[in-house]
Amino acid sequence: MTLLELQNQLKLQIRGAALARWGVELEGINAETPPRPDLGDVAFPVAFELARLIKQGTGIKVAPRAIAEELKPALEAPAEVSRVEIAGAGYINVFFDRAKLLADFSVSTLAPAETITDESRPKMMVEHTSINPNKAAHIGHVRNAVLGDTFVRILRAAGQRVEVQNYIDNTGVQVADVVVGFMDIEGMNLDQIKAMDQSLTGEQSFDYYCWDLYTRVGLFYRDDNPTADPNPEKLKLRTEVLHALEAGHNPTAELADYVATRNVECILDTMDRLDIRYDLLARESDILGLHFWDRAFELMKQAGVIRLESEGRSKGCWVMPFESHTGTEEHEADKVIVRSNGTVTYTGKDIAYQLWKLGHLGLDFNYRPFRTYANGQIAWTTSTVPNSDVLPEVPRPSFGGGVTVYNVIDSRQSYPQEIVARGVAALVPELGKSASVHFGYEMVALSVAACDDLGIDLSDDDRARPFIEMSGRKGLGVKADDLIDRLEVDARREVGSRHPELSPEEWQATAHEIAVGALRYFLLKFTRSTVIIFDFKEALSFEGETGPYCQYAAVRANSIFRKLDSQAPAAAWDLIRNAGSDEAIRTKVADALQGETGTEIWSLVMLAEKFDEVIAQAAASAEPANVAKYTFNLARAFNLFYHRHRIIAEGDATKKAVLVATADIARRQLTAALLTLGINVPERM
RNA sequence: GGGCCUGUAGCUCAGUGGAAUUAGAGCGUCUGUCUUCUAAACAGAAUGUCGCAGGUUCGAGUCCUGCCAGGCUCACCA
Repeated sequence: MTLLELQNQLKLQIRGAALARWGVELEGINAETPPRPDLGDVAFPVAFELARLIKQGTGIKVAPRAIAEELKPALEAPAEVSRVEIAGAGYINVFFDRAKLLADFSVSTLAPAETITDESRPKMMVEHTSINPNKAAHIGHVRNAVLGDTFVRILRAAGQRVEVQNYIDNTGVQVADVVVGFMDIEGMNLDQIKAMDQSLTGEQSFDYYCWDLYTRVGLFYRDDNPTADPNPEKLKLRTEVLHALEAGHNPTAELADYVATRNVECILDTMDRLDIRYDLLARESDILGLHFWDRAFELMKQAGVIRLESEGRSKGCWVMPFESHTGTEEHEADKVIVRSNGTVTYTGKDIAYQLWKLGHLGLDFNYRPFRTYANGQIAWTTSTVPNSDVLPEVPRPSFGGGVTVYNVIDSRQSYPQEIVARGVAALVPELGKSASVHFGYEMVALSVAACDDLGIDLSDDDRARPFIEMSGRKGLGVKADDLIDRLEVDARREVGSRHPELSPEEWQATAHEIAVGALRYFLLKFTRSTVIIFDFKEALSFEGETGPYCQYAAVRANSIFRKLDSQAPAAAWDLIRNAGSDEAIRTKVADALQGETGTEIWSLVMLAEKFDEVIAQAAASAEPANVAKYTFNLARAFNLFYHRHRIIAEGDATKKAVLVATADIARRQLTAALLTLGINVPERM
């Protein structure tokens, strides 16, 4: 029996008792952890709520304490419960049979988070990263990818089947701008770009080249004056490129496709460094090429979701009524979906794509493999070329048709996301708005100090602001690969001085794990609604509340088991399990878990066993920071345990068995928690 | 002006309506702990008008209302 199962059983007991005794149907029952472990293992404040419900139902006033007393027998029933105490005004504190439960935990080992592929299971869909493929990724993009990837891991740990998508906007303005840069600033054709790409060394990759070029394009439009308005003549170049991209099958589109694809490859390389991988790259050019929008347009017209305006400021446009902004009557807030010139807006395309994700468009993409990762996983890409033309066709999973779609997009996009969700809900009422979830989060910004550090000039106005927004257009940002490189250099220096016996390859591998741990944890410890004001000192730290701190705790735990006699762990668990049948052993195990010291050891076991519950809650609330905080607390509790108890040297066999079992549970759960955050535990550090 | 979000220690942040004397971490500051299973660690000290004012109830940092301060957003751009 796991802790979660036991808690659910206790809740069932309470629900049953409340129904039998007072005829009250309890909805959700809250289980709490008492403020101190000596007060009990789990507490239920349910008597207070029952008092209110009983009064509502019957008018009779019953004291919470009396209710708690009446619930007590039901909670004492399970074999895992040793006793129940009523405390304070009506708290029900439950104490577990620690010896029995510890034995149970040995068999309830956490199932490894396997990827579920059973196609009959409902599918969750998570779209994240979705970086415009015209430049290198910066730290803000990494927050998106790490949040999305971690949420995917959380859903999988919670037993869900998940498909991961990365949307590639390869026909938008941003790609067009870089194409303008190549053609009109650099004067390059496709062959010259390819040659340049080939000549790039490890120092500068294609996405870095584009990063710089992109900022030059911004200046080029403004005739090299950063504060001036763009020159309309030069903006025409962008418009021409955009038209060429939309039309397809021309040299400009071919050039743009090369540029976008190379940037996608670079960005995927960056994300792969952080153990972030994708099932499908959905490309905008294929959404256009396969006429997804035309189908969606028909559906929307048929359903009466949009209407053609015959007068007013939106005359000639197809709009979707959207009445949430009722502040001023002069501007109705209807959202234009099709412009008066007949072209579709971004929102319109997004509705079509969202319909496909939910399996309600009635059209599908074609697919081909894009890359194979080192672990054998294949990232597919959408295509306009029929699958049957790609012979022999590789077996592929079925894409799309999600039950719930999570779009990981920063909260600046919450307005358009709301419109997409409403549009889809209006078209397919049986789905409802809950099928489309905007997984929003605040941006990563730069502090004034960080800008100084990066050598960025700021205006006095900017200096007065609480933070500086990053901007790809202005080249303002911390590039992801730069930061990872810097973390790896720092970690490698540290590992090198601590473990001179290791080989350079081992240094590098360990430094890499530590760098990933530091970066991922740094981005995950903040809740989604917090703006991260990027600070080099904090991001580069390996001490305190950091990923490496958590990794270190697991490394220390593993080191105990490396040095322990090889038979010891199995022997320890045998002894703990025998406590079930042998009364003498049982008493000794129970003793080891009693008193101040025993309770402290037991509290680590309890915390470790809460992992399932934390995962369930993080999946329901879509808040990866919960798992990060939990992981840190577990690591902290383990470090304290490690400091207080000498496990290998422990002389008493029973005590030693309890310590070994506790350390085993802690390291197993800590490793699982870290893995859910996408952080691996190195051999040594 | 409308919508969404934020305001908790010197700094950066956690905190599902719950505790009988104490609102928590990390960083920073001060003081201790390596001949030990790894000191990337552990222990202790100092630091708080939980933005302000009302309300709801057995109980409010948490819920409601109003106010103050800050951020994002509200195109036929993408």
